[in-house]
Amino acid sequence: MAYWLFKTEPDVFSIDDLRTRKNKTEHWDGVRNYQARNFMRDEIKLGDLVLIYHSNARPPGIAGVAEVIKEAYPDHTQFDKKSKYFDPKSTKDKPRWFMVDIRFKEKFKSYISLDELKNFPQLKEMLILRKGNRLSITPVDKKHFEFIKKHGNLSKSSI
DNA sequence: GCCAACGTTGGC
DNA sequence: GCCAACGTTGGC
Repeated sequence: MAYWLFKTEPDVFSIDDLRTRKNKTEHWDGVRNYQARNFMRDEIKLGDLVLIYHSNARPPGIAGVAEVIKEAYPDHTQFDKKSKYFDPKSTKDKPRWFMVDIRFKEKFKSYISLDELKNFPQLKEMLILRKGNRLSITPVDKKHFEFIKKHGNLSKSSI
């Protein structure tokens, strides 16, 4: 089993949106970056766990955990002319973009802001903390995932 | 809103 | 295949 971090803008789609979706499930469409696409298509497996990161938020940070419940399949929005994710160069025979489905697992009792993440020496190797990292999907080390999950489930008053 | 740090596109 | 121009991301 592997661990990942997915970025999302909470104004567009937040962890609460995921939690309140039917079956607490959503397909992760709209990824239009080849490196992120390759992670989804080739490496993200059923049962993998995903940190949900709120970007362009105040403050940005990690909000909780989701689980992969369906492996890569073609992202339908690439064929939809009305979608902002429409890709005229993609064909149904050879789809260019893929998505996975995830299900809400938990929302952290204490949201972990980017500032806090930066202050943990244990996390300094995390890809998300590297300068200029814009990848919307990144692999996460097991030790980092477990540290974050543990921290996220401390109650606010104990921090 | 600014802008650094990317990633992509397209002319050559 | 190079690289300038352009577009996007995302923290601040």
